[in-house]
Amino acid sequence: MNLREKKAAKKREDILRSASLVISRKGFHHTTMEDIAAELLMTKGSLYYYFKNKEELLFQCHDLILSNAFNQLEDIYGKEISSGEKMKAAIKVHLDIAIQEKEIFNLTVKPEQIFSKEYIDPIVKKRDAYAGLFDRMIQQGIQKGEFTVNQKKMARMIILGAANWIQVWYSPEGEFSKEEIEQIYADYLLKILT
Amino acid sequence: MNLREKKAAKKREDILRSASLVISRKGFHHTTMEDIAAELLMTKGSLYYYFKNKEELLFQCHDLILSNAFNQLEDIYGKEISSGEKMKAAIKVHLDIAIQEKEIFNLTVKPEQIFSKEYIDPIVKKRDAYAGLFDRMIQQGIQKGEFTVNQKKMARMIILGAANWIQVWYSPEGEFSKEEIEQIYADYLLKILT
Amino acid sequence: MNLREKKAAKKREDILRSASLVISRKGFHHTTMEDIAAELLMTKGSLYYYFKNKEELLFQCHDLILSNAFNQLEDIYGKEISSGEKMKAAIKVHLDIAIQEKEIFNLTVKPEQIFSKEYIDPIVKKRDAYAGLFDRMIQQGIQKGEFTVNQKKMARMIILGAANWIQVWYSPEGEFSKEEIEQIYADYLLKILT
Amino acid sequence: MNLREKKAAKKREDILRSASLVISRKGFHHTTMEDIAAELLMTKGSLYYYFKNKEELLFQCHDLILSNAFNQLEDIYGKEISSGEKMKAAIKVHLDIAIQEKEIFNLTVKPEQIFSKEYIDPIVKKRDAYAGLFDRMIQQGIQKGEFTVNQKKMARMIILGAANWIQVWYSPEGEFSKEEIEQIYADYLLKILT
DNA sequence: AATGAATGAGACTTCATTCAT
DNA sequence: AATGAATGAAGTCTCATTCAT
Repeated sequence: MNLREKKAAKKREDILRSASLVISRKGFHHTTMEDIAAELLMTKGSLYYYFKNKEELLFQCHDLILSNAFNQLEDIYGKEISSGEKMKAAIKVHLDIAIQEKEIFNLTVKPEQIFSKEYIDPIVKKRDAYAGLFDRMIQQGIQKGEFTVNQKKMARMIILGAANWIQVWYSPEGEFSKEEIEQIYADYLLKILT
Repeated sequence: MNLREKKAAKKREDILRSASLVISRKGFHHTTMEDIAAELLMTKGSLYYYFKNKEELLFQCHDLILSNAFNQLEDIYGKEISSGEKMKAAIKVHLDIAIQEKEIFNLTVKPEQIFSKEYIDPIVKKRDAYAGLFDRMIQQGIQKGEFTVNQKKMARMIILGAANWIQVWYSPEGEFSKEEIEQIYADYLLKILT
Repeated sequence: MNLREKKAAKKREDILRSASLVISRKGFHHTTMEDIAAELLMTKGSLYYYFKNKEELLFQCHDLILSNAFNQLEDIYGKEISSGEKMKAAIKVHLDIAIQEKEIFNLTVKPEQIFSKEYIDPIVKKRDAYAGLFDRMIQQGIQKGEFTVNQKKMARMIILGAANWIQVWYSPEGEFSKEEIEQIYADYLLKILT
Repeated sequence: MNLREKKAAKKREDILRSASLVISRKGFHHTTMEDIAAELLMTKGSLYYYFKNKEELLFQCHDLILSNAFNQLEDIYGKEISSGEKMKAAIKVHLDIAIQEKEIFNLTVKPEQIFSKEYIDPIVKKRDAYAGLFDRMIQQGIQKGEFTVNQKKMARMIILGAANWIQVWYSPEGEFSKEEIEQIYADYLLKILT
C-alpha cells in the first residue's frame, strides 16, 4: 500500500468512525448521509467517493466494530488462565463494546431490518464466528471440569442476551461505575455455567 | 360509552392488532401507514380518523401489548405459589410475548429511536412498572428465603435481558419446542437468584 | 368501471398527454418528472400516485401512441381499396404520427437506451406488430399483382426508415405543406414496391 | 506544431476514438466522463486537460466521424463513374458508417437534444454539407439524364432516412451479410431516382 | 366514516466539473 | 500532464399527512 492508498484507507476509517459517532448520537434510523458528511465537514456527495452507497458504508461500519470485538475475544481465548477467568474477561469486553457502540453493535442482532440480502450472509457469518468463541470457551470449561452445563448453546445465548441488554439501561451517571457493573454481571452470569 | 363510541373503540383495536401483525411481518422500520391500512382493507387516509398520526398509533400499539403483558404478570404475582414458581411462570410469559410480538416489544427497549419526547415518558413509566413486578417477585423470594441475591435490580435486568434476546434466534423450526426452551431458560435464569 | 375509476383513468391519460407534450418540447432526456408535473400544475409527488415510477410513465406514454397508430393502420388495412392506396394511406398516417409525436415515437426505435429489460420485450413486440401490418399490406399487394418486390422485409424497413426520418427535418414553416409532403413521400416510396 | 503539440493532438484523437467506442457500447446517454476515461486507463479529471468540457469532447467526436464520412463521399464524387454508380457507392459508405458509429452518427440527427446553441450551428452546417454531396450527385445524375426526379431534396432525404434506419435493425448475426444488405439497399433506393 | 387525491419535505444517488498538488 | 479528492446541482422516489367530498 503506497502513501496515497494509505491516506484513502485512513479517510475511509475516519468516515466509519464518524458514522459510528453520529449513529450513536442520533440513532440508527435517523442518521442520513448528510449527517455523516457534516460530522466530517464534508458534503454528502464526497462520501460516495469512498463508499458506493449507504448500505455499504453501514456494512463496513458494522464490520469494523465486530472485527475489533472478535480480535479482543480471540486474545482472551488464547491466554493461559482458567476458563472462568476467560469467560469473565470475555463478558467484560462484550459489555464494553455493547455500551460504547450500542447502535452499531445492534445491527448484528437484526441485520434484516436494515441490510438487503447480499449483506446479511456475511454479517450473520461474522456474528456466528463471534458467538462461536464463547462456545469454545464454554466447551473448554466443561472439559476442564470448571463448568457444568447441559445446554451449551442456550447458556451462551442467555449470557450474550443478558449482556447485550445493558445498552438499554446503562448510563454513565448511574449508581454503579462501568467497572462495577461489569464485575457484577460477570459474576452473576458465571452462575449459569456452574 | 354509547354504541358509536364502542364501535370506534373496537375499530381502533382492530387497527392496533393489524398494525402489530404487519410490523411483525415487515419489521418496524419498513412498515408504512399504507401497509397497515392495506391489511385492514382500508386506505391510509382513514387511519387518521382513529389516530392523530403514526406515532400515536404506534404508541397505542405498544401500550396495548405491554398492558397485556403487565396484566398476565400481575395474575401470576397474585397466585398462591412459591416465588420460584412465580418467577418461572413470569419468565415463560415474558418469553412468549417476546417471541410473538418481538417488533413491538422492542419499542420498549429503545423508545427514543422512534418516539418523540412526549411519548417517551409514559413508555418508560409503563416499562418500569412492568419491570417492577419482577422486582417485587424477587423481593418476595428474598423475604421468604427462597432467593439469595445482593444486586436485585441488576439480577432482574440480567434476567429480562437474557429473555428478550430470545427473539434474535428463536425459530419455530428449531431443535427445541417453545415449551422446552421456556423450561430451560426458566431453570437457568433461576440460578442467578440463588 | 365506475365514475371514480373513469376519472382516474382520465387523469392518467391527461398525464400521458402532458408528458408527451413536454417531451416533444424539451426532448426526451431533458424531461424530468418535475417538468411533467408542472405542465399539469401538479407536484411531482402526485405523479407517483398514478405511475409507480418514471419508466412506467414513459412506457405507458409510448404504448398509448403506438396503440393509436396501430389502430389507425388496422382500419386502413380493412378497407376495400387497392393495395397501393392502402400503402399510401398507411405511409401518410405514419408520417403524421412521426411528425406529431416524434420524441415518443422514437422510443420505439431504441428502447434499450431508455428502458430496462422488462420493458423492452413488450415494446419490441408492439413495434413488430405494427411493422407487421405493413408487411401484410405488401404481401397482399404482391398477391394481387400490384407490387413486385423480392426482399419484402427490407423493402418495408426502407419505407419505414425513410418515413421516420421526416421528423429530423420537417417544420411547419417549410416550403411544402404537410399534406404535400405526405403525398410526395407516398408516391416516391411506392416506387420501391414496383 | 512542435512535438508537444503533436503529442497532445494524438492524445486528443485517442480520447475521441475511445469515446466513440464506449458510446457505441453503452449508448449515448449512459456514457459518463468516467467511462470514457476508464477506457483509456485515465481518470476523468485528466480529460479536462484536453477538452474544456463534455460537450466539447462530444462535439469533436462527432466532428471527427462526420468529417471522415464527408471525405469518403468526396472521393466518390470525384471518381469517373456513372452517377448511378456514385450514388450506390455513396449509399454503401453511408450505411457502413451508420452501422459502425450509430450512436455518434445519430448526434447529427438531433443535435438539439444534446448540444447547446453554440454547437448546433456548426453541426448543422456540416450535416448540410454532407447531405449537399448527395444533392450534387443527384443533380449530376439528372443533368446526365441518368436520374429523373422532381423533388430532389425530398428524394435525398428519403434515401438518407432509409439508410439511417439501418442501425435500428442491423445485426451482424442477421440473415444477410452487411455486403448483401448494402447491395439491396442501394438497388432499392436507386429506384426512387428513376 | 371513509377515501381518493394531492402535497411537500426529505432521503439517496449520480455526475460533470474544479483544483491543489 | 495527470490525478485524487471534493463539490453541488439536479434528479428520482418515498411517505406521513391533509382535505374536500
